[in-house]
Amino acid sequence: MSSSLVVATADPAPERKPALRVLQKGQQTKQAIVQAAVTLGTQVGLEGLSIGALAERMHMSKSGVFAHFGSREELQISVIHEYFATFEQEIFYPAMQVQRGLPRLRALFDNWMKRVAVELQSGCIFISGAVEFDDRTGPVRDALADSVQTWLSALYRAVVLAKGCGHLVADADEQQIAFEIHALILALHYEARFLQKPGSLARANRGFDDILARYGTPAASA
Amino acid sequence: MSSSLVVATADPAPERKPALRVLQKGQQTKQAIVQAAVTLGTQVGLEGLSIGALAERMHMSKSGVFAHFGSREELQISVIHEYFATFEQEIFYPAMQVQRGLPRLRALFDNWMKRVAVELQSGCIFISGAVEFDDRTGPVRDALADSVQTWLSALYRAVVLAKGCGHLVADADEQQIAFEIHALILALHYEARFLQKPGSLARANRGFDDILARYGTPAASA
DNA sequence: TGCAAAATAGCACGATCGTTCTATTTTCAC
DNA sequence: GTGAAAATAGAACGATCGTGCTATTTTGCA
Repeated sequence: MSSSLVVATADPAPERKPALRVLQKGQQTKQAIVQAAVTLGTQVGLEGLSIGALAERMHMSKSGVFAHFGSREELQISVIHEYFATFEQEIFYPAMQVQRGLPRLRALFDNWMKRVAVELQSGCIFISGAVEFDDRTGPVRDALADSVQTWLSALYRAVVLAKGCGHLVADADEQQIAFEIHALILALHYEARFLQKPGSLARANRGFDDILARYGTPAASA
Repeated sequence: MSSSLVVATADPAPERKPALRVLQKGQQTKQAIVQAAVTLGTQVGLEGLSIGALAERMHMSKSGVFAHFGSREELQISVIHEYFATFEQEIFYPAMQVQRGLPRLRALFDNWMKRVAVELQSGCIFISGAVEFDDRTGPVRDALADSVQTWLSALYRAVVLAKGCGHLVADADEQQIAFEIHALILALHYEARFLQKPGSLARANRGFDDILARYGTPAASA
């Protein structure tokens, strides 16, 4: 993104100063707006997110907020990317520090559960967004589907790795396992957040333990 | 609702004819409106359902449609009740014809899966509604939560019955089993409808078979 | 067949939405 | 400090929403 010398000299437009000037204030408030939009979006969904409500929360004018994005769709996409980034930060990266195989898979799930426990009060954009955009097309849907797909692929890779380490039995179906883990999270969201049924958190955890009990090898002592 | 004699004489207002007249045409078009509203609602959600769009589809005026319900909330509640009724008709009642225990539980799941396969093109109000109303209050949320709760209770009862018949092992946790079955359906919706991932239907079916393999008793030969 | 009541249409209202246009203010390199 | 560019505000637009009010049409019993 920034200025490697080689790339700079190769550029057709040789670095006009005003166009490339680094503008602190603008990007700074834009980032603040996106943060607020994520908070608001987790509560009301990407479709419920309105520029007016966002402006009020930011103590800004509608047009002041709007100018940073140029369209509502661009705002929604920014929210998706920001939400995905915190997802990586809180769940994925910490789990990558744990040793490969079953421990990492378990860390991935535990971090995910920790985040879901918070989202039971606020909401999850990946879940509400899936419902809002499941029969629509366009850049917002694409951004959302890409983010979710990336995350689920990371989960799938962790399962594959666990099997590769010999922590899961040889005939374990990695796609099936990833599917069932995803299923547990979705049911937890539904039953705890919407139906407010107690015991859901424990059931999701127990479901995960059952999966490991079914597919785990005796080498699960490391 | 209708005229038990005892109740009629106990009524303070003794049956004025015009008030109690049976009006065919009105209820008939109202029913047609609700049907169209369910079709529209499965696509755009209960919140996306607008009286204007519904009127256009019915070739009626907005106020003509509106007059049948008195408020949008009442329309949404009517949609929920109608949707629940078809749910009963297609899934619950047919399964009740099957003998108790594991066969009935399997019929319940199979019928559910059959319906979901259709909903992969249209959508499910119980799933989209849960996302739209999970942090709201009011009569619409209550109607929705009641319907879902009723349906999930029916599923739970089928599991309890299966265990009572000796078709499931004695230490089987019925709530856990119901939770995991629900989870499979939700993941199927998510991965097939939103992500359009192939093989999801088979994974949901396999997940159910795995549950039965885990908790089923040898008495599963009947 | 007439007539009250029900069903429907037409219109208008206030509110909210995303967006555009034009000031005005603020920022920041020189 | 000055001045250009960026950031923000303010007002207005067309559209859509739910809803209320007032005709007008349609229904269905007498």
